[in-house]
Amino acid sequence: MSEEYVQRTERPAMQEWIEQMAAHFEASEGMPLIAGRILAFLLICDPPERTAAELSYALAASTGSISTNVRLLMRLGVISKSTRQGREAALYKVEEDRWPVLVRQRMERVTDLEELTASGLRMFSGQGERARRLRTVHEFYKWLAGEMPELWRRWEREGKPQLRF
Amino acid sequence: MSEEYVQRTERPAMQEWIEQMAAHFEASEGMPLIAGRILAFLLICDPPERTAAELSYALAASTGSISTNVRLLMRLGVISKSTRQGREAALYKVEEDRWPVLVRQRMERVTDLEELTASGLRMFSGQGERARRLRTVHEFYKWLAGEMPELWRRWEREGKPQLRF
DNA sequence: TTATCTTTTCAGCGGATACTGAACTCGATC
DNA sequence: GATCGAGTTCAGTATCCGCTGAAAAGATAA
Repeated sequence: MSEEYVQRTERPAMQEWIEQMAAHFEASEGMPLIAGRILAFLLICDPPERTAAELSYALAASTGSISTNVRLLMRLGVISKSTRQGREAALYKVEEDRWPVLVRQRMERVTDLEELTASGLRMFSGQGERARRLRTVHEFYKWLAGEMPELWRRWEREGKPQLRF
Repeated sequence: MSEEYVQRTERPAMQEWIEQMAAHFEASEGMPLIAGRILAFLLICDPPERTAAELSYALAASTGSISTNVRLLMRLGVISKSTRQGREAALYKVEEDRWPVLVRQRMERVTDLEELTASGLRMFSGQGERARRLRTVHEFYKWLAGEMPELWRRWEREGKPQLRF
């Protein structure tokens, strides 16, 4: 734990950017602030691989928090750990290619409602006003859920940057 | 506050369905449980319009909670209030047609990250490893944000159930 | 084994927030 | 004006959860 650890987060602008990223993930994914900070930091730090102790120092977070949140992010698949022989600490780095998968999963959680509305229709409906409201909502989710596979196919085919030479 | 209020939520199956809906909105939108319950109940209750007192009774929630959450849902535009002359209480009903708008807004909040990653690229990058990771993520969000308008146009044109005669 | 460094676990603290219940405001009727 | 019901506000409570710090566990080298 010495000077070579790089100043806390280099420049204030970088700190601020990291805080904004973390705030976004907290608000929009319910992710703990520290997890968001780790993610943001690993996206832009140089060199790209960092030990838990370095993260702890750079982000001013306890070792316990780093441990917890690093495992959360690994479970999501968005960072990875590489171990080294000897006493050396493991290195973490961001797996930026996994990002689309995460967003995809997040979006598909929304369309989970398709099932619930379907079961509701089975239970309460038949026809009539009662079913009408529920069916309106259900048909939207059904449509949206149907669009998802194509959307992600397009990402694979067209969106995803191809290898360029 | 008498018997004609309809039993708390008619049948246990209905209660359970409402709880599942509420749980979904809590987990996936961060919505208070009571707000989710109101929304679910108004989707399937018969008759479709209810007073605050009726909601309070049917969902076993305090008048204060109903007041707070009904206003939250109105702000989102997903329920509406109709007032009546005299001492009669206002009636609330679900605006099921607004549902797609809500989901859309939710999804577009995700693509807000496009701006943040763009500003990050401007600050830290140029070229090099550092920028590479960030650019990968940025390009995904850029692509996704670009897909959204078409997606919702398709909903308007093809998905949305047309008037049928 | 002992020593050293890394990582996880966990009790406890602090902050945030959903919910209640009661007081209060507002409107309408008499 | 006085009264009554509907609706809002708010202080207080309970609960949840992120975070810390310290202790325990794990891993490697001497």
